[in-house]
Formats: sequence, structure tokens, C-alpha cells
Amino acid sequence: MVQIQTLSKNQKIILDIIEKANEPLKAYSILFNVQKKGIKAPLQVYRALEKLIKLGKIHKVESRNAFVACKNSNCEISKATVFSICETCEKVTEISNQKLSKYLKNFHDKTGMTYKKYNLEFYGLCTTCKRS
Amino acid sequence: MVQIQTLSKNQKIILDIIEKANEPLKAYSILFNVQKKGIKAPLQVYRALEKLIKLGKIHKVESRNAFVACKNSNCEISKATVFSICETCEKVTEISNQKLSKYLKNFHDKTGMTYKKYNLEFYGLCTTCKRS
DNA sequence: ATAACGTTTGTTATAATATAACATATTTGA
DNA sequence: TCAAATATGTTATATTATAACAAACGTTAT
Ligand SMILES: [Zn+2]
Ligand SMILES: [Zn+2]
Ligand SMILES: [Zn+2]
Ligand SMILES: [Zn+2]
Repeated sequence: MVQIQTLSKNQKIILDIIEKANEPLKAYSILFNVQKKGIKAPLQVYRALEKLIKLGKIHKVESRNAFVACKNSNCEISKATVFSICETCEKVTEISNQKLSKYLKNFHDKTGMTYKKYNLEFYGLCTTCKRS
Repeated sequence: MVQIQTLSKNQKIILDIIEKANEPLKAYSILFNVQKKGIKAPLQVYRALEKLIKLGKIHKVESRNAFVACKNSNCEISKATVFSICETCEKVTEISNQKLSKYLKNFHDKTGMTYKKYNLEFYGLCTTCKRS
């Protein structure tokens, strides 16, 4: 049975801001942006972020402590994320590559460990920054 | 020409601690451990960490804000790291897999972005935690 | 040797990121 | 309808990381 999840008020507000941004947002920058809407404390932001991550609506870009909306409809509920990050302009893009996903999903090493999730971040130069 | 890099006093102290630990260490736990050796301030720790990372002696486990010694001699100076992380006991292991490394190193997407580095973290259950 | 340069250190203060603890309210479902 | 789960509000605090400045050290080229 597929669970239809309705978002709470705070969750909606915060998802909305993240979706409208075209860059990863930091928690305290989100907080600043929602203070006019009555969300006053860091914890309110972090709680919403945690839930949104669980639902796969957003991802955390670990190396940047920032949050982006998931643009990838077949992204398995936050369990498998791949990002490309420009080290010059900090542009972040979620990569959706079937072959790569399949490769990583099936990866297992000799230790016998079972992998439920992964996060991959590529760092480099975007085409814009390459030109300048 | 291969550059022989001699570590400074603080860098040696901190690398030593990280190498002896069998788990990722957090910056402030390192700080606590080296206070008897005269390193008193966070910045002294963070500066040494930064240098050690650049030299490829240690890596940062991004999702844990923790630092581990590199166990992988053919790890290209901090440019390509793969970790397995047990979500139950937090055991972290650096994975050295030629095939995976080659695959990721050669990965490129349609955007034309050039990747200089990557970091991959697998999350799951280690064999010990699986049993209990 | 010594000046110039880059690197490292020491130090104080502060910024940025994240969680603990507790009280209350709201929603969900048997 | 009432218990359980989820969400909110609030204050305080913990954790992680950097800014800014001054001094010492190490290396290299005159
Ligand atoms: Zn996604
Ligand atoms: Zn760029
Ligand atoms: Zn390594
Ligand atoms: Zn484990």
C-alpha cells in the first residue's frame, strides 16, 4: 500500500523555499527566510528538514551542510544520491544516471556488509567556470 | 619529481593520534587528546587537519564530521575516497576497490563538467551488527 | 650571513551548524 | 472517543569551524 504523505505546515513552508531556490540552502539561511512566516527557532527548521529528507523530498549535500530539493523522481527515497559540485561557483546538481545508480546499488565488498544507502559527491569545475 | 613532505610538529602529533585510533575522530575529541601535548586551541587542530587532508594522510568522513587515517596507499592524495559506514555502530572502513575507483574516475555526465575528485559513502549494517 | 618569502604556531574571539529538554497542541486511527 | 503518534513552540546549550592578528620558524637566493 502506498502511503500518501501530507506535509505539515512547517514542512510545506520549508520545502517550498528549498524548491524555489536554484541552489543548496543552508539551515540558517532557511531560518532567516521563514521568520516572517512565524518559524522562529533553528529546531523548527531542522525538524522539518529531517522529515523532508526521510520522505525523499530533499537531500542534504553532506560536504556543504546544505539542502537541495530532489529533482529526480526515481530517486529512491533518499537512499541513493549523486551530486556534482563545482568547487569554484558551488553550483550543485543532482545527477540521475541509471547505469551509475545500478552499479552502486549492486556494489558489495568482501566484508559482507549490506548497503542500504549511499551518497556520492563529485567535485570539479562546471562548464561556466571552466571558460573563465 | 616526488616531493618529500616533512610534517610539522603539530601535524605529526595529530596524525599520530588519528592513525592510532581505530575509528574516525572528531576534531574536538582530537583537541581534548592533545591538550597535554600543548595544543590548546581548535584552530591548531583544524589547521593540522587541513594540511593532512591535502597531503592525503587523512580523509574527512563528510557525513560524520570526523577524520580517519588513509589506509589505502594507492589513494590519490585525497582525490578519491570511498567509505563504508555502519549506521548502527558507526564503524567506518575505507574501501579500496580498483574496479569501482576506475569506474568513478572515468565517470562523466552529459553536462561536460570535469571531475577532479569524488567522495562516496555507503551506509548500511556491518556483519557484526547484522547478527545482533 | 641575511634578507625575503612562505609556512607554521599561538592566541583570543566569534561564527556557523546542530541538538537537548520540556511543555503543549494537533492529527490519526482503533 | 481516547490513546498513540506526530508536530509545534520555546529556551538553552552543544558541537563544529573560522576570522583576525602577531610572532616564530624554515628555506632559499643573494
Ligand atoms: Zn533525489
Ligand atoms: Zn562553476
Ligand atoms: Zn585513502
Ligand atoms: Zn556495525
